[in-house]
Amino acid sequence: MEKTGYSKTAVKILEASLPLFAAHGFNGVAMRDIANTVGITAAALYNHFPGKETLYLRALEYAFADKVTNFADSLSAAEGLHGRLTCMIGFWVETLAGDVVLRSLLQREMSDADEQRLQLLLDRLFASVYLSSRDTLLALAGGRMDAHLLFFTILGMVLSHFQLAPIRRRLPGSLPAHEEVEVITRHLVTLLRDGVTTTP
Amino acid sequence: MEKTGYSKTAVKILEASLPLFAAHGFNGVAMRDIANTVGITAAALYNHFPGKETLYLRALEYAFADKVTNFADSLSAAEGLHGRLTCMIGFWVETLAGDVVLRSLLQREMSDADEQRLQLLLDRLFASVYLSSRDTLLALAGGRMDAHLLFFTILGMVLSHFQLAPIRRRLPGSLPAHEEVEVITRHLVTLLRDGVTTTP
DNA sequence: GTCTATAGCCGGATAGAC
DNA sequence: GTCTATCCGGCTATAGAC
Repeated sequence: MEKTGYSKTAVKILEASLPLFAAHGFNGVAMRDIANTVGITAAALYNHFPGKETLYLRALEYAFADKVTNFADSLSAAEGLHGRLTCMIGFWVETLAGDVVLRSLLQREMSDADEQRLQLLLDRLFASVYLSSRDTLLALAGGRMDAHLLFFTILGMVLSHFQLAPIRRRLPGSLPAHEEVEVITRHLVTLLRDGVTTTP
Repeated sequence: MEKTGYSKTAVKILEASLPLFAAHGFNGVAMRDIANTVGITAAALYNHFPGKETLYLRALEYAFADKVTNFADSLSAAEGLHGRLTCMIGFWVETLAGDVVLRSLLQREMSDADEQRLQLLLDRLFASVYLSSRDTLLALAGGRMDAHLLFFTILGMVLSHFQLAPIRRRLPGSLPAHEEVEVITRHLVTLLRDGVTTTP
């Protein structure tokens, strides 16, 4: 129930365009494709958005809206090393695992984003989560490790798991269990807690 | 000094196209762009490659050729937990840090690769490194952690560091030192060894 | 606000001279 | 093996009727 200021058709256009942009990228989607999905003609799109570039930017904004609600609260409520790590890992796993569109857009933007779109990602997703996590990470590992790098290492561990999944699946040792979010979360939390060492 | 079977011009075309494809993606590069970079016309490209799709595939093959020489030897020569982790992390850091083109292509392929191109990445880069690493990881952490997942977690930690760098740089706490490969390698090895815990 | 029609451009690919 | 010239299809965007 958000106040976006978009007309009903404009929202339909944004929601229709997002899976297309996610799957094929900006250059891989034609205005006709979006229009067909909505059920109108390409010309009608220009009544709602001035051009393709703007439509893409609005779609990105729309996709990344309201993704970080109450992360800060959950994190400050979590107790102990294990609880806080699980909270941080869990946030990213849940944000990324369920939403293929968000994940693909994010992945594409990491290759292609210009200054403006990077700023959008920062404002809508990364900045607030980073600021919430940083103090926790400093407290947990500040003595031994760089908290700034650590935040991105944690994010990267989760993100890359999804990115690399198509490659991982094709290598020996892959199991159906490796797709489950609980298994992945537990794997990452265990690694962050104690490292790989068999004998501590 | 490799035997590729390509004429001198064909090699020039491949080498000219790679930075373009890396920077702008398949759809973002015109045959005319490649031709201009080489210094010939677009029509002349078709004397060397039957079409754009094939040219892209050959360019990918070319980019990923000979990237894993003697990793297996280095790994088996490494001694101790620390030495082996450093070897594995170091391989990926070195492979990815120095080569922006390879990194961008890899990143784009992880979004867009079809069956054929995924197989190419597996054959040229991932399969052999994975097989060399797996036994080591099993021996190091087999009792506590899933070696299959662990391989991709390690790869992902390195890869995502470069991917996320544009975002990381814009957040408070970023330092010039965070760009240095030694700093990154040490950070990751420390984390993998012992986890984040301040008090072991 | 949507349609049809179309302008104007660009991209991949081909023909044929040299 | 490279060139010039060109075809043809697809793309964004606009004009104007309804």
